[in-house]
Amino acid sequence: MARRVGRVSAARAKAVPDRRRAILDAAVRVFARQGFHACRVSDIADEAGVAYGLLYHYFPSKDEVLSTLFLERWGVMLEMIREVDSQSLPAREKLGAIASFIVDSYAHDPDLMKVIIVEVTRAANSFGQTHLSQIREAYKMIAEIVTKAQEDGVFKREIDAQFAAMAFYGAIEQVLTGWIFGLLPQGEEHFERAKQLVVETVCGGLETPAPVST
Amino acid sequence: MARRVGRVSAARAKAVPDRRRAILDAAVRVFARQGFHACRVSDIADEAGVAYGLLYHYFPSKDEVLSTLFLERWGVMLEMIREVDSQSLPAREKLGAIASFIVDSYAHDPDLMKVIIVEVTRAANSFGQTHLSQIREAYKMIAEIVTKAQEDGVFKREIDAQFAAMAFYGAIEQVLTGWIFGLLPQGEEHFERAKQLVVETVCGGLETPAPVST
DNA sequence: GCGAGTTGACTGACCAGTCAATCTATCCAC
DNA sequence: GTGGATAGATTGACTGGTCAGTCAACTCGC
Repeated sequence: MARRVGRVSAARAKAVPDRRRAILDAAVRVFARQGFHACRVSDIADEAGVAYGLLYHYFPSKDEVLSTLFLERWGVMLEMIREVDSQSLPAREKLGAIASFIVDSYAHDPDLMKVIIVEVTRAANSFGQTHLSQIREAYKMIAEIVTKAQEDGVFKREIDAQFAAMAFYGAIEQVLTGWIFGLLPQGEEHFERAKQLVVETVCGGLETPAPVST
Repeated sequence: MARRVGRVSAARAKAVPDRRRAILDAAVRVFARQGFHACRVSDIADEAGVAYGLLYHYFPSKDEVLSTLFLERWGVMLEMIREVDSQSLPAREKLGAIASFIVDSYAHDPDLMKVIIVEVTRAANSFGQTHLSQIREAYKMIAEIVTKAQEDGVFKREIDAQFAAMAFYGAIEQVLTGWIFGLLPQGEEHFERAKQLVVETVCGGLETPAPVST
C-alpha cells in the first residue's frame, strides 16, 4: 500500500519513474487486448518495459494485479455513488449521475472498464466471486435509491427494488459491452446520448404513470 | 454429426448409452461449477463416468465441447425469436415472449444458462468473440422488434433501437446474473415475476407516453 | 558498502491432446 | 451356431509445451 518513498521532495517525482504504476497501466492494456487468462505475465512485463521478475517485487501474484486494478476503480465508483446518494436529489437524477459516471469512466479509459467488466464483474467463476461483496455493495446502493423513490411515490412500488437495481445496472453494463464488442457506435455524442437513453428507458418504466397527481 | 448408428431398431436405444450426450451434460455441470478455464478435461470425463480419451473421440478439443453446448442452445433461442418475430403481435408481447423464454431456459437448466452467459455471451476475449455473429443475430432481431414498434408509433422514436435492444437484453441477462451469483431470490414465483418486471420496466420506458391518442 | 530496485534464466507443476492397446458388438462364411 | 474378422468404441499412460512464480546475481544512488 505505502507507495510514498519520502526520499525526494515530491517535486522531482517525475525523475523517479513509478514502476508499480507502469506495471498496472501495462496490465490494463494487455488484459484488455488478450484477456486475463490468455495473457502471460511476461506480456505485462514487456508492455511495461520492465523485467519479468519486477512484477513480483510489487505484486505477490498475477491475480493480485487484476484485483488491484479492480479495487482501485470500483472504490472510486462506490465512493461516488455514496456521495450522490447522500444528497437530496430526485431518483432520476441520482441514477442519471451514476449512469454518467460509468459512461464517463468508459469514455475516459475504455480498456480499464473493459477489464473490470469482462474479467471481474461478469466473471462469476473467478474474480467476480472473489470481489462479490464489493460488487454487491454497488447493487445495494442503487436498490436503496429505488426504494427511497418508491417510498416517495415517485417510482412504482410493485417493482422489487433489487430487480430494478439489477435491470438498471445491467442495462448500462450491456451498453458498455456493446461498445466493448464493437456492436454499438462510439464517440462523444453517442456516450452522451447513451446516458440519457438508459435513464430515460429505465426510469421511464419505473416512474409512476401520472407524475402530476398523487 | 451423424449420431445414428442404424445398428438397432431405435426401440432398444436405452441399452446403448449415448456417451456423447453424457459428456456434454457432464461438461455443463463441471463448467458451471468450476468455470471453463479452471476445470480440466479429466474433470469432465470423471463427471461423465467415461475415460479421458473418449472425450477426444467425440470432440476435437475442450473448446469444441463448450462451443457445441452454446450453439445448441443459442440456436434454439434464435429460432424461437424468429418465430415470435414473424407473428403479428404487439411489441410488448414479443419482448415478453423473449424474456419468458430466457427466464424459462434458466429455470429449466440453470447450469446450462450460467455456462452460456458466463463463458460465452459475456466472455469478450474468448468465446464471445468466436460466436459474435450468433450473439449479434439475437440483438439484431430484438432491435428489429423495437424499430417496428417505433414505426407503428408504439415506442418512442428518440431512443435508438440498437441501444434499446441492448438495454432490454442486458436487463434480462443481469437478472439471470443476479440469480447465478446468488444475489437475487430464486424460485418459480420469482421467475414469473422477473419476466413481468423486465418487460414492465423496459417497455414502460420505451412506450410513448400517451397510448390513447394518435 | 548497504539496501532497495531490478534483472532474466530457471524450475516445478500443470494439463490439453495423442496414441497404442484393449474391448465389444455385429456380421459373415461355413 | 461357431469361429474369426472387422470396425467402431473405449481406455488411460504418456508427451510436449506452457507458464506462474522463484531466486541468485547485478545495478546504482546515497
